Amino acid sequence: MTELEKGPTGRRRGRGARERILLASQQLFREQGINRTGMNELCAAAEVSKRTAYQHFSGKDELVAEYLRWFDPSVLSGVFDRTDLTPRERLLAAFDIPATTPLCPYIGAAVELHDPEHPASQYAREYKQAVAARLADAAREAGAADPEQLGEQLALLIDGAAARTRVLNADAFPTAAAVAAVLIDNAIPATAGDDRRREEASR
Amino acid sequence: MTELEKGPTGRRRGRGARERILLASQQLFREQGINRTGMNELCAAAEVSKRTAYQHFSGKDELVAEYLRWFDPSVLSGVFDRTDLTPRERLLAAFDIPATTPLCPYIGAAVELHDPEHPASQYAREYKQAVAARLADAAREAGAADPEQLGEQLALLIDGAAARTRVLNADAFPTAAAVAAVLIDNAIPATAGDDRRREEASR
DNA sequence: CGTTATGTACACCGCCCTGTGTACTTACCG
DNA sequence: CGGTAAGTACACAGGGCGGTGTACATAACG
Repeated sequence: MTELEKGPTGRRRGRGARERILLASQQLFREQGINRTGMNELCAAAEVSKRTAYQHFSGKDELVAEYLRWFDPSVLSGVFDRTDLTPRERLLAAFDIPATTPLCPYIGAAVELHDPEHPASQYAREYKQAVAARLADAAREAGAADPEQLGEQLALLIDGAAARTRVLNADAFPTAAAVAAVLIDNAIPATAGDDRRREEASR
Repeated sequence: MTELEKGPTGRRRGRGARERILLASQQLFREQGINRTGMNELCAAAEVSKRTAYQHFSGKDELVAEYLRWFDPSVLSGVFDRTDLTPRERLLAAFDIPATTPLCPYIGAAVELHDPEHPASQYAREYKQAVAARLADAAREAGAADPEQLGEQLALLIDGAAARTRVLNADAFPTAAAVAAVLIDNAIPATAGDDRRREEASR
């Protein structure tokens, strides 16, 4: 709509039918869920003909998988590539994104599709493992005694906050961040020059 | 089938059409998800005519809500009413149930229905709050400094383990239990006569 | 006995869903 | 110019869904 200047009935010039589809997926899948969003509705929102959509994606299943692959960069790299933060701050920064980010579509997809073999479910699994691995990397960098364990624990906290936020309709990430702070302080042998304040569960 | 002795075409004598429906719901909703389980299939599994099902429940929505209400006792009271355990052990016992219990249908329902106003979603919310409250009770009994906070934190760990187990297809409750142990030891002023072993929660 | 409550069996409605078939239109590029 | 790639518009098939209507069968009770 913004800069795409379409001919009376002809194809859009703004270039990127595929992108508009994925963009609409992000919005609708989040707002309504995957199963409750039909292809008709989705194509209408993307301002794309249904025929075109099925030329870009073999079916809804593939579209869902691709839709998941699109969040990757914004969430994962956006947090971990901040060199301005100390390792400890970087670990805690993972609990600050939730307001911006759309409440973990990976869990939602895995639950809605309900098939561990579905491409999207497989990717969700890989993604979650990748996040845990990157958390473990940061934990190692921060000098944690058992980085893998801390990474897994922090990943669990993030997932718990996402799930609980969804069910309770109330932000659970502050609670998760408080727990994370305790875990981090307990796992790092007090060598860091960080501001380790001694409250056990500050919010 | 076991003891219900049905007439050739007549109604079952085993008494409890409603119960058979709810029982079949437990099985099918868990195995296939709510949205992917149709009423036809469900009634067939329950060995109940569709007409009867709609005389017991006004619709699928109500059935789903009632289905959630049926797990309550087994999960909630089964764990917290064990007087043979110390308060600390009782807090940790909440992380032992997962193999038996069906991986938190409350989260699944909230995600699948995707409508916070749906009766089942509302009940899921109430249930999650009730669990947190009972955890807080046990935490208070155990002498925690801030029981409400500890209860909320433990509840978050449980939800995180449930979600993560679902996505990764691997039991995440041990990890959650380890975190819980750290939190509990950190929150209780070391007055209890419990077996507080000094592993990672050193200080 | 007859009545009433409960249940079966099964066809059927209307709706929405994913996905395709057909015919037409436009931009681009050699 | 002509061809090709990309897209539109729209109908429609095929299937599953939630839910209902109809006619019949049985058990329990007075």
